[in-house]
Formats: sequence, structure tokens, C-alpha cells
Amino acid sequence: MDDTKRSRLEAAGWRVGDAADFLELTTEEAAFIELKLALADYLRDMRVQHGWTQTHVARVLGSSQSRVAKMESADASVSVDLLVKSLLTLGASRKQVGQVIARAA
Amino acid sequence: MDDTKRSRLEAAGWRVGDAADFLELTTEEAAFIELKLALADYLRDMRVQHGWTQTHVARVLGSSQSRVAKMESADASVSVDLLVKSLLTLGASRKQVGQVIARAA
DNA sequence: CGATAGTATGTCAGATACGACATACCTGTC
DNA sequence: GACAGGTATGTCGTATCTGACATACTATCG
Repeated sequence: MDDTKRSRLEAAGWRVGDAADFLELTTEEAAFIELKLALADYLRDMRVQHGWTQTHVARVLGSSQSRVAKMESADASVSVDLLVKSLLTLGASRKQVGQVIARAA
Repeated sequence: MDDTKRSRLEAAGWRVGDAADFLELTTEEAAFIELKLALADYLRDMRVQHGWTQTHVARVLGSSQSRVAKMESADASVSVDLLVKSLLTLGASRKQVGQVIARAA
């Protein structure tokens, strides 16, 4: 596990100390978190590519800038539900969402 | 929209009266529900193919038989989060989950 | 250095999802 | 018909998620 991924996981609200601590995460838990990070990254990419601000996206989604920021950082308080709904609302297709999820870590 | 899909949507807790009512669903909402139904179907397929009962699956997931039933029927009280976590716990890969989501309706 | 625009972080009340339980509904088998 | 194994439906207390707000950080520009 490289430092970048570790810090992303920590940012996502998951306690990641040393290697032993990390091993407390089961395979499914790790897969779920990476899946969430992939969706979060895709959301940010979509926004940036369209030249939108978090505030603008928040307005479109009927949410707030702070929640959009948390979505993009895959904060622990953000569900996959919210990420998927948001992506679809912003114009991503179901197929695109599936591909983002399927893409290998 | 055929009757089968209509009844599945209704079963999922979504009000679906006549065609006009249905049109109140936005494209994203419809996509989200179909995505959820696809995951639910896949969960049931997985369970049946392994010859498991809902009670057995519930034990594995640390949940209850009733919730597994609701998951398989894509009940409105079930989140995509729960469906995805459950599929991963039952042994599906992130790639498989993505493919289920990406598959066209 | 302000000042402005954008993003990140912390907190909270209200909303939603959760596991659990009870109970109803099948569909066989005897 | 009665029982049994499996699945569906309804409800409830609690836990988690959500939008909102305040506020802090980080540029970039003049």
C-alpha cells in the first residue's frame, strides 16, 4: 500500500495506522472503500472537466458546497447512494457509473 | 413500460400509477431505480445459485432474513450501499458489481 | 499586504436506513 | 387438513446520512 492511497483512505475517515492495522480491514471492506474512492474521483473529474465549481454542482444537486467537497474526498459521511445519484444527476450514464466501479484498483 | 417492470417498481416502494404519474420520475431517478433492481436481482441470483436460504445469507451478512428479502425486492428502505456491501461480502468482485450496474436495462 | 473565489473541515438537527421482531404468505409433504 | 421450511410484509428503536451553516484554509490578483 503506497502512501498516497493510505492518506486517501485516512481522509475518507478510515483509521489506517501501520500495516498491521490495515490488515484489520477485510477484503470486502477494502474493495468497498476503493469503489467509493473511484466514484468520488470520477465526480471530481466530471466537475472539473465541465469547469464547474462545487457551489454550482451543489445547486444542481440540491445540496451544499460542503457536501460536494465531502463527496469528492469520499468522506465517511458520504454514501455510495449519494455518489451514484449525484453522478446520474450530473449526466453520467448508468453504464459509465458501472465502468467506473468495475475498473480495477 | 410493461406490467412486470411496473410492478417491480411498485414493489420497490415507488408510486407508479398510470403513464402520466410515471413521467414524474426523472431520467436519473428511473436510472437509479433500475440500477438498484439490477443489483437486487444479482443478489438473488447469487443466493439461489449457491443454494442458500435468505436466513443463511442474513447470518453471513450479520443481518436478518427480512432485510435480505427487502434487498432482493429492491425495497425503498434498502440502499445501494447495503446492496453493494452485501454482494462484496458474499464473494462478488468489484468488477462483477460494476458489470451488473453497467449492463443496459 | 488585502480582497476575492474556491475548496476543506467541523458540527448539528432532522431525515433516512438499519437490524430485529412479529406475523402473514406460500408450497410442498405427510 | 396440519405441519414445516422458506419467503414476504409491517413496524419500531437506534444508528447513520444529509443539507445547512459557520469557519478555516489556499490560491490568485491587484
